[in-house]
This record gives sequence, C-alpha cells and structure tokens, in this order.
Amino acid sequence: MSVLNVDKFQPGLSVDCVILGFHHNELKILLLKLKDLERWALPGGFVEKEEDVDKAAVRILRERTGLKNIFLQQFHLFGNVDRNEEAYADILLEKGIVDKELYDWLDQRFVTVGYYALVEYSRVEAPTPDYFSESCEWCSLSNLPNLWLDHGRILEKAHETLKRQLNYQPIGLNLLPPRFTMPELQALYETILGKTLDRRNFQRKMMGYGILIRTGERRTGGAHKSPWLYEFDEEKYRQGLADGLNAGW
Amino acid sequence: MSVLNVDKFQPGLSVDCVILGFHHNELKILLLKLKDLERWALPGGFVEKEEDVDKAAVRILRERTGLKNIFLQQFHLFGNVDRNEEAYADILLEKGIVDKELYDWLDQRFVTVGYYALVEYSRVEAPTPDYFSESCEWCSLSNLPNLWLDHGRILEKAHETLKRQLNYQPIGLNLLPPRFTMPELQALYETILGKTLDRRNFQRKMMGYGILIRTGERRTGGAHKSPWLYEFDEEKYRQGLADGLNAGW
DNA sequence: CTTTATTGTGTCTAATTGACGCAATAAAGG
DNA sequence: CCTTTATTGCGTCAATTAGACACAATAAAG
Repeated sequence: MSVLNVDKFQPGLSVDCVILGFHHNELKILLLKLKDLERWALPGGFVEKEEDVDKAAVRILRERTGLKNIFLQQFHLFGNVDRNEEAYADILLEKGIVDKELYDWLDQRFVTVGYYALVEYSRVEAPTPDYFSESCEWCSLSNLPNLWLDHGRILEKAHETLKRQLNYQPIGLNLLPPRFTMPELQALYETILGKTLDRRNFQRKMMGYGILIRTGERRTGGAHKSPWLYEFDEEKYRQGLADGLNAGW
Repeated sequence: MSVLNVDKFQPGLSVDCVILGFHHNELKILLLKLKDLERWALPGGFVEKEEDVDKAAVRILRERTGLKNIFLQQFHLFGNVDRNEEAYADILLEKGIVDKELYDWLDQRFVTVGYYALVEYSRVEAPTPDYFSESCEWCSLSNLPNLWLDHGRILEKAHETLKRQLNYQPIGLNLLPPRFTMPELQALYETILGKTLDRRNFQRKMMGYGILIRTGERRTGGAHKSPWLYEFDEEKYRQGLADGLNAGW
C-alpha cells in the first residue's frame, strides 16, 4: 500500500480550497509549497468513496488549519481536460516520493471542485503541509508565488465569486476577530473589492444592515481618536446570509 | 460492449442539465421519462475521458434539443454520497435494458455537475429521449412530475441561482424569440421571480439598462392597444453579462 | 498645551425606487 | 358605426438610497 490508500478514494475527483484570511490589512491565502518543485498549490485532497464532497472539503480544511466550523462554500467545478497537464507526478516518482501505484493514481485525469473558506487568521496556529508539500504558509494575495496547474485561475474565480457575494451577503464574521472596529471592517471590504470606499457612507450602509452590535468599548492604544468595537449579531448575520441583504427587485 | 462504451467515460462523474424555456407565460423544463419507472429525470449524461466537462454539457444539450450555441451555465456540483440511493439500475438490469457491465458502471457512486440552459422554446423542434428514457418533454415548472433522485433539488438550486442572477445580469436573449414585447419580457421576469412587478417601473428599469432596442414595429392582432416590439442590443447585452448591470458598491 | 491624524455624526444634493394617474389605442359587441 | 373594455405608453410625485463632503470630538505625540 502506498502512503495513500488510493482505493479508498473516488477516482478522478479532487477538492481544492481557497483559504482566505485577513491580516495587517491584507488578504492572505494559505498555500502549500510542493516538494521538489518551485510551485505552490492550493490545499486540496481527494474525496473518499463514502464521503460527501462537502465533507471532504471540511476535512481537508481541518487537516491544514486545525479548524472546524468555518465558513466554507463551493464555488465552481474545474473540469477541463488540459488542466492536469503538468508532469509533476513524474518528479514525485523519480524522487521516490510516490510509488508506482500512487503514481498511476495521480496520473489519471482529474476534475476538481473549488471551495473557498474564510477563516480568522490568528486562529490558524500551525498550518500543516500534506504529504506532497514541504510547507504550508500564508501568502499575500498581492504578492503571489508561482502557482501549480490552474490554481491561479481557481483562486481568481474564488475572488470573483467573493466580490460578487459582497453585494448581497454579509461578510466578516469568519474573517475578523470576534470584536473589531469599523475601520477594520472597511479595510476588509476595500481589500476584497480592490477599491477605496467613503468611510462615512460605509458606516451608514453597514449599520443599515442591522447585523452589527456596537459593544460599549473602544479600541485604545493607537494614536488618535479610539474607535468603537463592534461584534456581529450572529442571529441577524445568519439571516442576512440566508435571505440576502439588499436583494434588488 | 454494452450499448454504452463505459470505458470511454470518466468514472463517477455525470452532468445534469436544467433546460429552461418560456412558453405561454410559463417556465418550462425539458424532462425525460425514465423507462419502466414512474419518474422523470433531468437530461444528463457522462463525461468522456478526453472531454471538458463544459463540453460534455454542450454535447448533452445538443443531443436532447438539437441546439448548439445556447446559454449554458454551470451552477453547482452535487456530491453527497446518498444522492444515488435509488435502485433504478436493478430495474434496468431486470428488464434487460442494461447488461451486467453497464449495470456495474451505473451502480458506482456518482457526483453530478449541474448546468442550466436557457433556450428559446420554439426552436426546440424534436426533444429526443436518450437510451434510458422513453420520452423527452417540456414540463411546466408549476406542475412538476415525480423527479428521480435529487433532481428536484438540482432544479431548485438552478432556479435559485437564476433568480439571484436576475439582479445583476440581463436575461431573455436566449429565452425569448428575437423580437418580443415589453409585457412578454415582464412576464418572463415575473415567472422566474414568482411575483408580480409594476408594469411602468419595470419598463423604466429595463430601458435604463440600455440593452433593449425598440424596433419601429408593433405586435398587432391581439385586442387592445398593440405594444412595441423590442429586440436586444446584443453588443450591450453581452457587456451586461460580463460586467453586471447594477453591481452595487 | 498645541499639533496631528483619525473617528463619529450630520447635512445636502442627486439618483433611484415604488406607487399611481391619465390619455391613447385596438379589437369586440351591440 | 359608435361605445365599451382591457391594455399600453408616458408621466408625476413622494420616499428612499447613494455619493460627496463639513465639522466637532478625541487620543496620543511632540
């Protein structure tokens, strides 16, 4: 038996996760540095034969981050034939990282399901590489390394989806610490959207959604006027997720 | 070899299409009546090993409707283990519709990719059943037959997706005849959304998108004042699809 | 104690949305 | 042939929302 019991898995199907965090006013993504290749990959894995695909995504996420109960959403299946065209398995076989059985498994045509996860950066204490990778690190979205296969495209699609969902879904509960300031929330929005927003209009709009609670406290320590600390009204937040925020029509 | 050369296909992966048309002010969906079962299924099929998944969807659509170049969009992968739990293959084997080889193929665990297509009802001249079905017909969305497996859920998800996309994407080019009246377009929107809209505000909003051209002509023949005929400005329409109509933020 | 950058609140205008009035019109019916 | 009727096209008005910006309050730094 190989390091992976390939018989356990659904053939030709994989899951890749775009795991996003927010730190120092930047969007970060968790990436794996592949062994013996100058490329990075999205955390991914295979789907067990007796496992729901959604569950596989949750498992993969837990394996890399140690987190469960996080926001995870399927966004696309990438199913082009030519998406597997990189002879990485050859290198793995050469280097003795995989045996022939696993090599053959990896060599088949794969379609992959993309999920994106929003996680609180600081809660990921020890990002863990998998068998095919030598490290697992947060990378800045604005300064990406060379990505493997079509993983750049997958990331791009996740980002597009997220941007669009910002228009009708709340965001932040899974990406920010439990308490945060309005400027922090705004910075998150601005980073995702890639543009600046008017501070005052942003506050008015956010408060209008009714998903924020102003705790009585302020964030002190920084220079200048100390901003209020907010937290999400989880009940209303969930309702916003389900019903949409300003649906139009 | 079975009626299907199963070796040609990617194992465990299928495509199902929600093919929607609009006729007599109702949304119609193309469904297949399964052989020897009182259930109906979405038009679907398998993905060839050397075939892009998107291409497979296009092929399946062409096989059932004869149409190509139609609007087709992937919306979700359905990957739960329990979605295959119906012993239809047993019946097929019993009745001699499939042989043992094909039976074994069908008996594996499948995940399916959902696509929805918007087609002009009248252009589908001879809906064609596949090997597993005895007929292929338009059914009214408001009066659905008993659906096979999770196909009801798949349809529901397609409908949800469509509803949401109405908020930021134009629709109708693929669903209506080349020329149509404003009330017809409104009826389409109302049907998809499942609610009535104000006639006058609808017109104002639609014209505001700038994707409609009023031809000089009117639809005559009906009683009452004859409405103008419109057509889509395909250039602007495509741009609306790409950039979104009223993106928010 | 002044300076400085930032935050909280409010205001004003323009644009959009929602509700509805009214005249024009095409066929049907007496 | 003229009235009736349901429908279409266009317009108006108020309410709401969005965009731009002014100003006072504030916390730390100098």
